Amino acid sequence: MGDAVDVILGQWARTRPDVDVSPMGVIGRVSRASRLLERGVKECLAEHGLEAWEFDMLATLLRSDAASMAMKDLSAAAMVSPGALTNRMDHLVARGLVDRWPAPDNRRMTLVALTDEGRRVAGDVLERHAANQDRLLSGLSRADRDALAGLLRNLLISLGDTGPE
Amino acid sequence: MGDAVDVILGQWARTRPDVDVSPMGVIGRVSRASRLLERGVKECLAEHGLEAWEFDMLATLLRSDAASMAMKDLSAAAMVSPGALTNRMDHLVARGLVDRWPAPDNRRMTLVALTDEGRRVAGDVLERHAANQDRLLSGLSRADRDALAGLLRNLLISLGDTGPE
DNA sequence: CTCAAAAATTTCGACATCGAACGTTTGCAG
DNA sequence: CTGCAAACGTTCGATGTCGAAATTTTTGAG
Repeated sequence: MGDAVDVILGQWARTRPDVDVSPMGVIGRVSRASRLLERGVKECLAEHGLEAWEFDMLATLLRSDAASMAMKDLSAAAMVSPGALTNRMDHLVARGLVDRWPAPDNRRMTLVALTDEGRRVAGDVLERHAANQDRLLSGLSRADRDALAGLLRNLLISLGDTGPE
Repeated sequence: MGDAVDVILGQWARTRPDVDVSPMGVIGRVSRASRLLERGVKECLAEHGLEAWEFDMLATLLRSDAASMAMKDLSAAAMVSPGALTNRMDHLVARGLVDRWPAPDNRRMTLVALTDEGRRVAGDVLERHAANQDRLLSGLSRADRDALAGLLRNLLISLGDTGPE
């Protein structure tokens, strides 16, 4: 039994047997899995009136635990360009889910934080979101999930994705 | 030694110990790995004057082996909306890498195929691209790559990504 | 003290995407 | 035949993203 990537690898083997496309067996699957999982995540969040990127922002702020975050740090944490982040915050401030104000001690910086409403929404949706993620992985055993997470951790580390330090 | 996702899971454990966010250990890593790998792929392709989506199209046509493809099939194979595909083909036709003409037997359909130039470019870049993908995975042993590909295959199949049938 | 360089954010323009509406073409039911 | 619904591709409008230039504030050298 094969997946869509097996089909693609078969095509390459037939048309260009001289090229070693085996890395695509990993990278192609990571990419496809990411897109399909994101689709499943979006559907669930849409039922709660949130775009995926909106929840990303709320969740990042919710788990940060700090009273507020600088735009610069949010930008890095969410892997989003500074320009896009300004856009997102404009939107969330307008929706009343986030507060934004200049940092008192360094006025180059802008701080953001969840409003009470934002914290409530994020908390509510978080549980549904986690349950949905669990459902999306229901095809894998616990052991498989752990193994998969472990291998991906090694890959991420080798790519330099080790977080803040 | 941990990666960025370990940091995130730690934050959740601290702020919301009541929610089981373990699925994020898998899904978050798939998503992050996908973005980082795509970045690495983009860099390599940019050196050859191609956007990632341009190469996606050329490669899909190159490996299809058929003399031509219908837009409908390309759209499905590349996981791109029909509207976006029209856009992409406009661009590639203008660049002289792709030919496009109405199907003789069914005028609802439009057929596309690589030009000689398109085939040459795709073939040249393919080898560099494959080598670059191999480099991106150099942090994993062969055995790890196989294990990773196998687990992702199971995940993809459980998500219904089994290709054309 | 002053001015240039650096840091952080916002603004702006180009671009790509999606989904829905639309126009053809085809196939099928009656 | 005739007309209606489905299949395909393109167009259109709204949206989000990135990168670069511009803006404001801070820092540091001399």
